Amino acid sequence: MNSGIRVRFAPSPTGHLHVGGARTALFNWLFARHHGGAFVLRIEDTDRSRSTEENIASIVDALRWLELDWDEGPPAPGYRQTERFDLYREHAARLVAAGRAYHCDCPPELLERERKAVEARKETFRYSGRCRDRGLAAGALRLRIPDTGSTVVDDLIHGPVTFDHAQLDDWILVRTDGTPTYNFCVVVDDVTMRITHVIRGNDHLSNTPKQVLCYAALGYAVPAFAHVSMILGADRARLSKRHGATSVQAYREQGILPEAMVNYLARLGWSSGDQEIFTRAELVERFDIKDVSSAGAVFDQTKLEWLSHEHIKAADGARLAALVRPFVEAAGLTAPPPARLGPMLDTLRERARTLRELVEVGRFYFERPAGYDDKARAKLLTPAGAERLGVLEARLAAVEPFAAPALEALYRGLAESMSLKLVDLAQLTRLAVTGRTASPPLFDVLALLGRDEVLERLRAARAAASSGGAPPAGAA
RNA sequence: GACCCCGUCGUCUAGCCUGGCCCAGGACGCGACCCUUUCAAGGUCGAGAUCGCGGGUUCGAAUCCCGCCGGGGUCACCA
Repeated sequence: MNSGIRVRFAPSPTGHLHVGGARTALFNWLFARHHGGAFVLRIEDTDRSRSTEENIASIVDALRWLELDWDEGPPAPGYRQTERFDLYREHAARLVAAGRAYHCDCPPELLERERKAVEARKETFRYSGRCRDRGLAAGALRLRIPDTGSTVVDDLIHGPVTFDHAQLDDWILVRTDGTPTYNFCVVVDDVTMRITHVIRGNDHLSNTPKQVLCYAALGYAVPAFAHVSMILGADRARLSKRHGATSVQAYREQGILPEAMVNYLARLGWSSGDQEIFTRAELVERFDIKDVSSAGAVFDQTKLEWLSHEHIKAADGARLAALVRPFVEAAGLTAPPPARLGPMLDTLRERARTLRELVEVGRFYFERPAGYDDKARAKLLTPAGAERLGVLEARLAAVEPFAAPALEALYRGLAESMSLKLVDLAQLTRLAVTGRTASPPLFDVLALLGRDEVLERLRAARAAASSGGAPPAGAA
């Protein structure tokens, strides 16, 4: 557990945890766990106006839901940028003392004018360097960038990426008001937290040479970088709200299993042979940053749901019961105790892709049918149907034991003696008991519901049939 | 606009470094059939990619080289 490898996830708490952020966090976590390193959580809250406590809580909550545990970070102190200003100030002073940074008093209006002029000529804006050698003692602080040469970012995913210094300019480290800028904070934080591998979104690749030059100016070793591609919407543009749900929280509310979310996010842009379904342990074992794709990936809700389905099918019964309970309650229903809920879920799991669907498809376990499927009611809840229900009630009242095999034998025998097909009696019963034409295997459902409840529902259906198929009286 | 990244079935991807096993493999989705008390699940089969485009190198290129096109990202005293 002490490989010396240290990675971090550094979200800014300006909103909920986005799936792109979650994937970045996951890759960092997997990298740390695979190599026996440390995973650090740091909150980039220098933007006080947009950072809120609620957002921090929400991000922490989402990470916990995904079970991406951190070895260092909140609630311990010192992992928020707003708590680290002394560090930034100290490093800024060091750069000034070493002559690697200088103060600049160019008024924003001047800079803006220069920028406009340059844009008019369709060129890239670079700070003129007007204050470079003026030896000012106050004002914004800029990093002195070499005029010539280039910086190579050796990216673990993209390979070496070269940036010409002529493209870079003397960027601002500290603003006139004394507050440090994002790029400077990141460098100082990463060095002081002894981060060895910076795994982050592709959108930071262009800023990396600036940061690398800052490490060098500070005399620190440069960490390894890995820039993960972005998650895209169906139109191949960066995934955003207009594409639909983007926050991890939203998927949680949909009833996607956390392990499915983790599995999906990992497979989005990473692969290991032809394997699609991974447990958390397999992911940790197989993960290699070199297998992460450099191309952007379109988020596919359908495949996420398929994976959720697979994980629901494979989930431990007790765990699944615990996960689904809140969803049963959210639907205004009451779940039976674990001993009964477990077997019910076993009949439901291969029929639902999400926890929400699990409740929907098994609704009849938690309440009596509030009505009957229209078409089926017209077809089955007829005078003839009522008669058959009467026969079924009588036989069901006496069958022993009230278990699936005995029930099936009863139905098969009855169908034969009435010269009907099994399906005729089964669908009638299914409609009476669940209100629908589709359900888990009927005899399992009957056994799980219990004799009294089944007889009650058959009687209600018979009453509905006699009265022309109206909804059952006194339904749930 | 400049710079940087990316470009294999609709989607996620394998293969690309170390050319031939690839007239391109797997998965999701889609279609058909089988199984079946319903719905699912499961099984089998199938449609679906001239490997962004154009040149070149080579006996041979998805794989190597050059050019182009398309998409995305970054260019702030925002993060």
